[in-house]
Amino acid sequence: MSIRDERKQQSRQALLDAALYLSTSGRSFSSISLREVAREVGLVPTAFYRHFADMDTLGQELVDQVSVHLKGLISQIGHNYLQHQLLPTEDQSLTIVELFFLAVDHSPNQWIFMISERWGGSAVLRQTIHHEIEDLVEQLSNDLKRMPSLKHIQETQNLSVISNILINLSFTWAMTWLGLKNEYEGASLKQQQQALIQQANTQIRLLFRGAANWKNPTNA
Amino acid sequence: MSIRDERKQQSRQALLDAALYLSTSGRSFSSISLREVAREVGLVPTAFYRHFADMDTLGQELVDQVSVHLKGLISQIGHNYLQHQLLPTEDQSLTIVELFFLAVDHSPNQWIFMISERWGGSAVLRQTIHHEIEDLVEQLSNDLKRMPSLKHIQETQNLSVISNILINLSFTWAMTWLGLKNEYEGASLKQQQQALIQQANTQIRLLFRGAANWKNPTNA
DNA sequence: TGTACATCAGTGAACGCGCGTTCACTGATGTAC
DNA sequence: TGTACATCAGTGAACGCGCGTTCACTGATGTAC
Repeated sequence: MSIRDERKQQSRQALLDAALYLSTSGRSFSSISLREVAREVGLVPTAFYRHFADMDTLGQELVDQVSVHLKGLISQIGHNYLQHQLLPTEDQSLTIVELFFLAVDHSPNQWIFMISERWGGSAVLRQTIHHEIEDLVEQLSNDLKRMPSLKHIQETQNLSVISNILINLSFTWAMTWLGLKNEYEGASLKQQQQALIQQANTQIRLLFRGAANWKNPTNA
Repeated sequence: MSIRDERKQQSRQALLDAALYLSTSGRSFSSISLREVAREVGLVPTAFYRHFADMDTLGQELVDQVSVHLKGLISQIGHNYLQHQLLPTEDQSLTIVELFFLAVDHSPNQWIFMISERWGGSAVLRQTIHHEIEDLVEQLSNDLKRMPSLKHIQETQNLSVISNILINLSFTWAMTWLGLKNEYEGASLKQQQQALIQQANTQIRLLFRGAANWKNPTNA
């Protein structure tokens, strides 16, 4: 790539990064302005148009980048999950939930963006994110298929139901987790975090208990 | 109440209604303006200040009203649930999920507002909604306590874990349900709606299967 | 390698617009007597 | 009941501001020869 192209790419990425940062620092994508994004990068507003037609176009590209990032993180967690080759005992579930929160802390803005723009003010973003989440559910569903503890539920439909629950619950966990940092601090924060870890852990175990007894009802 | 007070209340409520309408018709609360709200009601912008100090203050009042409304709807559904006095069989679960979607269709804007502003662009609204959802989880938790099929899980903590899952999943169902109307129509819409009903139904059964086997593990 | 021209990311001035907020006002309703 | 004054929801003009977008431009980088 030529020097000029390289620099252009840098500016383009800087605009995307600035938009992600601005739209996840307490405000939303639809409430930040083209001028703010350019200003954050140190560019004149009109330079924005050298890279994107408008904010919606930038937004779609941002969803794409964030999606790739999150899919990578989730598949990594899923991979760890598989290594155990067991139905999660309490200990292993804790580890997985904690791994998840590590991933959330690693890229908080990506999680915030994806989750809060999912039902946010831009129709274009909602649509794009909707499809990415469908992808994500399918990806996780495929990972779950390889879990020996779920081998009695090989119907794709039922696996994606479980995957769907996990993705949706994990989004709530992520936002709750990040919200704790604003509401508590110090020892009190640690305590709240442990409570959330335990609650998420319980939810996972409840879910897998249901899955384990899916074709083997002991009740009803 | 005097004539003057009555008229003032009407204007005040009209402003709240207009804000709800505008912030759930494809946009978000933080992207609508004070002037738009006043214009929608047929008032001059400055008249707004006779009722609210600013849009955030109106937003908090709106969250309060919407919360009361949704709590009523959910408790009504919960009441229906209790009438059966049984662990939901497939048929009963279907009925409950369908009842839920009827409630969503009855007040779509209230659901959209609560769910999309939960992680939306206004910090004040996020905070207010957070507390209302905690209330809602506790309310549902109390309803669940009266369910005979869950009488073996009387620890408040575990019941609120189940209630928490139900509330969070139901929010996703509601938004997905309302989104279908924009993406499909006619017979295709009915088909997608049935698929969603069935999926939500499966998720509930999975969850209650897990709860039923909570102290009675057949696996792990 | 050097020169002459083309490309194009970024600049800076300018525009019209809707915004939140202020202020002095109007006139219907409420209150005191 | 009638009158004189007080209250206050709603009005309309005005303000300064940040917005998205246009346009002609500059000057560094790329390309052809």
